[in-house]
Amino acid sequence: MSNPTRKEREKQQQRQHILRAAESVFAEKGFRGATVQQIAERADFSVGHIYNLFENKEGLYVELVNMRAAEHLADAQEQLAQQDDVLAKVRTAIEAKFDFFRRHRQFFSIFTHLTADSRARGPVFMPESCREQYEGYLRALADIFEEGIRSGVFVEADPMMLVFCLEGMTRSVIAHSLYGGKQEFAADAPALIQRIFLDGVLADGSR
Amino acid sequence: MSNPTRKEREKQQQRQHILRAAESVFAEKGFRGATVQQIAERADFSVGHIYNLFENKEGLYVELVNMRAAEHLADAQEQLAQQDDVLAKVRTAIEAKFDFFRRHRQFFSIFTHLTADSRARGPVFMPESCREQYEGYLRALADIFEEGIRSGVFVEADPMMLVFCLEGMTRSVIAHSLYGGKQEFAADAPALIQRIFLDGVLADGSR
Amino acid sequence: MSNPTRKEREKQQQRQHILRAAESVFAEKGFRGATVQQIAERADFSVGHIYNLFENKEGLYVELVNMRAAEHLADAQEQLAQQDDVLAKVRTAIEAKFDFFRRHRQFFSIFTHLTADSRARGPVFMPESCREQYEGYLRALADIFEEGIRSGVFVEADPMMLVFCLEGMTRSVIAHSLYGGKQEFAADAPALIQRIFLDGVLADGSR
Amino acid sequence: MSNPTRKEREKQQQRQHILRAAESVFAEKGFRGATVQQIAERADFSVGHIYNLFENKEGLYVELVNMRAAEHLADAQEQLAQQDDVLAKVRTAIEAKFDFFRRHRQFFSIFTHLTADSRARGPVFMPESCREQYEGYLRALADIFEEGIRSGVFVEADPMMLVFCLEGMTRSVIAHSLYGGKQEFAADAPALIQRIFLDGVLADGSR
DNA sequence: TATGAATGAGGGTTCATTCAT
DNA sequence: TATGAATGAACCCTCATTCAT
Repeated sequence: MSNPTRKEREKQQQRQHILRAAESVFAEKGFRGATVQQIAERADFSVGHIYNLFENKEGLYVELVNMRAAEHLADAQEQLAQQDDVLAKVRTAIEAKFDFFRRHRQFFSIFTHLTADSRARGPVFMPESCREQYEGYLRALADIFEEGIRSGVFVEADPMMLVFCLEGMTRSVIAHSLYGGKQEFAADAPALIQRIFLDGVLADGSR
Repeated sequence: MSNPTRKEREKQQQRQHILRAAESVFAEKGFRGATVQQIAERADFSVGHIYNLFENKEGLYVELVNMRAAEHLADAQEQLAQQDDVLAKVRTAIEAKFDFFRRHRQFFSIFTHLTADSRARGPVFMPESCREQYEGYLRALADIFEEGIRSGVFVEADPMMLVFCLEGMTRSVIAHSLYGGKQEFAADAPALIQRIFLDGVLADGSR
Repeated sequence: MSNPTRKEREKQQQRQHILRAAESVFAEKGFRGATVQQIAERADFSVGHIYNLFENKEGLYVELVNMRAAEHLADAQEQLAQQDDVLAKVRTAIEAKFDFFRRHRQFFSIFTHLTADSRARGPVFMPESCREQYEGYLRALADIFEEGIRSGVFVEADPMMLVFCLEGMTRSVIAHSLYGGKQEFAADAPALIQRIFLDGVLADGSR
Repeated sequence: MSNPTRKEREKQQQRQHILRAAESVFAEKGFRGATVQQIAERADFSVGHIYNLFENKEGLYVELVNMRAAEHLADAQEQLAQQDDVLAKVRTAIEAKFDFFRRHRQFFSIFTHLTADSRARGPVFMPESCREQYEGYLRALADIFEEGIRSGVFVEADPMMLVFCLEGMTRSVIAHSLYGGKQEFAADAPALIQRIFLDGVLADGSR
């Protein structure tokens, strides 16, 4: 009987369970507003057991953020790798982001606060490891734009600026899809963003 | 003798002074991270006096947010009113937003967290009165787009979606201008956003 | 009206009051066993106010220990300075110690645990500043013995060893006077210690 | 088949093993500072098993203290029984104490705190059973002094006072031998104590 | 028998808020 | 009016103890 493995596996499951509980509490209340007590209750464990499995509240938070960030970026990387065309890559990046937050709505709130300001230890702090991941992701996007500019697909502009524009658009639209709660997460939003971002809002006659 | 008036005026000046102190502390630490003590110190008043002039910490915060929101929206309304042309209005809205946050950098952090999620009482909560103002502003922008669409200047799309796209872009670019700290608040950023938003990122040859 | 002075004086009185309350609690329960809550209750203040006046539990403890140690050593130094004769100095040192702990019985328990083992952060830790004071005191005593040995008053021996012997005797006798609670702190104890320590326990006929 | 006996023997060995682990942890951290977890780790048993073999943390502590106290006193009694002469008995008592703590250095720290104050439930509490043993030992020493006084070997004095003096001297010197860590537990310390205690510190010419 | 996962009461500390001056 | 001393509820975290396996 693979006893140590079974124990270990169960422990990991509990950790995942608690991380999900924490995610929902952090999403609702933010890092400071969330209490370990609330997380414990939502996970249906005692406070003490949270501390058996995690260093402390901050460790729990950091692990959660890193996990989701890694997940998001792994998703994106994988899907981007399947595209050769620069345009297709941009479309894919947009789709991937919508996909991810469709699956992790609660994390969106955490993520938004996290990246609202990336200075150290502000209202919400971004773990260093997460910042690195996130900046890697932004740089990867910038590289795509740079290539596109060189090859004449995109207009001349600071590639990182284009990244910021695109990121801002998607984030804003996702936010309102999520909280507006109209139709279930506007299915056509990614397509709209692509259109706007690529072609602009001017009608053909106005150019 | 206009004594009560003088008293009242002085009181209002103190309130303004404290609101500015609170703004800088809230910007640095967030609502929960800021302490009334810190605000009092920065305003050079006693804690007790803060409570003489404001209901409580939350009241202070709500008033601050409402004040700046009103300011922002008044600015925008005024400038928009001076433009007839739909395109000029959009350009003006972009400029006005940059202008505003150039003058109120500290509020940007507060504002960003505030609008990250506009649900009730999240990590950072948006006062109801502020939400109304903000939504009024968004609707005003949407009206501009609607008019532009009707008159054939803009492509066919949900006007509110266009608003979200534009808002997201500006916010994201402002954030990175503010925190990136490269050149002093990239002067050409508004122009870039106008270009991208209006014309898209595709080079002419790619259309 | 010397307002700042009055405030300051009252604050110092409160600190003293709390230090005395802490002394009695620490004496009864030890550092770890004492709770800030208990100290607050005994001082008739709220827990919060303890933290207004002291850094934290440890700061309170350290300050208390340093204060009493300084007091003890100041007493001793002063009285020793008034004696020229080496023998008189030894007698004075003994008397001074008894005097001090007669006045500060509660501190005796703290002191004993403190000096039971002088290693770092053991069961009970001695603040660095206190250790320095205490070692200074021991060295002062050793100097007296050294002088006495040179001048032929005392037998040849490691002066510090003599200090340890004397200190041990007095501490032990004080402990039993204090806790035995027979007559009120055996008035003849110092005299007995002087006799034993100076002349030994052997009857004249036995030498 | 002596199965129950074998089981029982093994159980006793485990208890001894755990008691020794506990001794070292209690010596380092004190009763309150030591955790059952640390003891379990040092004993290489699980926490649960500690609770199978001992009532609880306090029971473990009490048993440890009683065991060592009994050992110490048994040693002393045995060695004292081999001496007829009153003086030899005193010398033997001193030697026995040094011997004991040379072999049980870790227990010295526990013992010192234990006897620092022998009132109920102080910082470190002395189990009732241990107090009885200890007081028996002190009374035995007092009896020796009483006999010596009657037979004219010792000066007239309260015998128990002499016991306290002697005990204090030895404890203090042992403490500094142990913690000072100069030469390995000053071999000549017992002889010095005998000399001082019996003859006093005055040089012959000074009497 | 032996384990260690799970619990929860309790301790140190912070901070919004009050109120006597 | 303006102060800041004083309060105590609430939070994070630890650890003795239990119990299912």
